[in-house]
Amino acid sequence: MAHADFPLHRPELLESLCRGDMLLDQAMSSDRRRFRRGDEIIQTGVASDTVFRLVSGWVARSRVLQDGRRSIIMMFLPRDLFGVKTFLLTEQPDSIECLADAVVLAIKHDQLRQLFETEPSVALRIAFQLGEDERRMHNYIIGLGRASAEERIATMLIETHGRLVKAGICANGSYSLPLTQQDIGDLVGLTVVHVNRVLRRLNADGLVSFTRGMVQISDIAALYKKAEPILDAYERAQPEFGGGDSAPSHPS
Amino acid sequence: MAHADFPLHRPELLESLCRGDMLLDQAMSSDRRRFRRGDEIIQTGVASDTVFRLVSGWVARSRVLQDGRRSIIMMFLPRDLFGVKTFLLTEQPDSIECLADAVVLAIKHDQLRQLFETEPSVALRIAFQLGEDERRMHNYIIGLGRASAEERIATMLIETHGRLVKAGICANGSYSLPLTQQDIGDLVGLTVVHVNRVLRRLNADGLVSFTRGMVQISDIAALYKKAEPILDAYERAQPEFGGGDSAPSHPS
DNA sequence: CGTCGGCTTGAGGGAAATCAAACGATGTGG
DNA sequence: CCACATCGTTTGATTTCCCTCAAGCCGACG
Repeated sequence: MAHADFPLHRPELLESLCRGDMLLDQAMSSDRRRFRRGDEIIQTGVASDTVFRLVSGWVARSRVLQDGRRSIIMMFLPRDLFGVKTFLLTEQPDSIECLADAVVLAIKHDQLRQLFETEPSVALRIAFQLGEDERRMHNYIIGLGRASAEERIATMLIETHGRLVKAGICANGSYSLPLTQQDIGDLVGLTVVHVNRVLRRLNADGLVSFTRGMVQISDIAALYKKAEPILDAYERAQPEFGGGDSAPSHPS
Repeated sequence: MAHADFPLHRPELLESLCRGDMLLDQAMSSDRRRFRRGDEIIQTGVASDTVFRLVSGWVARSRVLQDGRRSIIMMFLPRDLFGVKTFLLTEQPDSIECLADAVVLAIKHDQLRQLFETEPSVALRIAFQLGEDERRMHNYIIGLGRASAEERIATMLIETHGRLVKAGICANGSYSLPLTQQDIGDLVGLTVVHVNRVLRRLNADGLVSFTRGMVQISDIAALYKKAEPILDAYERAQPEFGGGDSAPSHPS
């Protein structure tokens, strides 16, 4: 794994971070599990003693209210750790749900605790994950609280793109996003109907096409412009417009 | 400080948690600072090497977008730690702002790191803070994404009440909330005008009165009922209706 | 071939935003 | 002490963004 996977954060920690990442991978490699769309990896209200790492597929933290309203709190992408919160909370307020067939690695709490007591770099890797999750959540809160439907969807598409590029999964502005429009609505706080209309409009305007779980960003500059007010400094610093094929350049 | 301050989380950690809390207090007690409404304790885009603990007053994490839209990401209440994220991120995406005159304790990164390398209980206390922040943010995301204006405001009032009761600052359903209605709007993702209307309606219906920075919950059961769908299991488990004056009873 | 889940589109309604203005407190300077 | 400015609250009128309801469509699958 390249150093570039953890960009822009306190550079003096980078080496340790990568080491922790690797050690964690090793320690988890023996417990590999598969899930299918719809599976609950961690259930609401049930205690869990396991921490996971996504290898491939799509997994999200979500909650369904009594009256059926559903909310996707955050998406996990390959290489992300999830379920770390189970360390502190006995009862999980929300569930971790599989949105598209996924492969994950798993490790038990006690084993993990042992590991990071002897290996500070593993603790750092976990702290880094928590920090990233937190940063992203701050952005979601701002988006949900203050952004229009169009801004939310544009932001979601740009943010996902950026994360996938970092993870080395996406190249030329096109990526697989195997969510239903309902899922997207639950993620950005809109109804399916409205998600569809916005998506359709973006498509008509030649910015993005989204069909059959595939996103194709045609005009990333224009899409980026819509998302920009909602992005934070870290997301602005790295829009590798189109991925590895051309030299990344900083906007603004 | 009582054990009851960290309720409901993995009980086997409680003792260590309290110890960490106390040690942290000791270590920070030498650097005490004051801020006034409007001060920026941590500025957007500026590196910080300090972690804070709120003693009294009101402090929030907030961000202002280029076009002036403002968003309050989360509120800190007395005893909370904040600025922990500066450990990992060099550049702060948002600012920590003082909303009502506050007293805080401060500690430098290197000193804190030293402390929790020798004292695991301090690391635990910090992890606990991060976990609590995260849990609360999940709830905000759900509220912002899926709740009506009334639900958001009711939830905010109930949540704040619950936290203040836990901190021992609030007794009989009445507490000081020295925010402007604009602040509240930025916190729950509404405009001032609409916040005012909802507040007014809740008041007319005899649920809450909010005047001059004082909240008086008159009908906590009814208010709770409005907030309930948005609360998580932890917040539901501890509505000490009205505090010490009457026997606390569980709703529903 | 029929059913089902997800997408698409239209029509209409409603919750919250926007625009606008008045009001009340608080503070400040003449 | 009063005139005046400022800041926050309150209320009304109007607009708009998004939701709700409803129905048709398409592709996947048994």
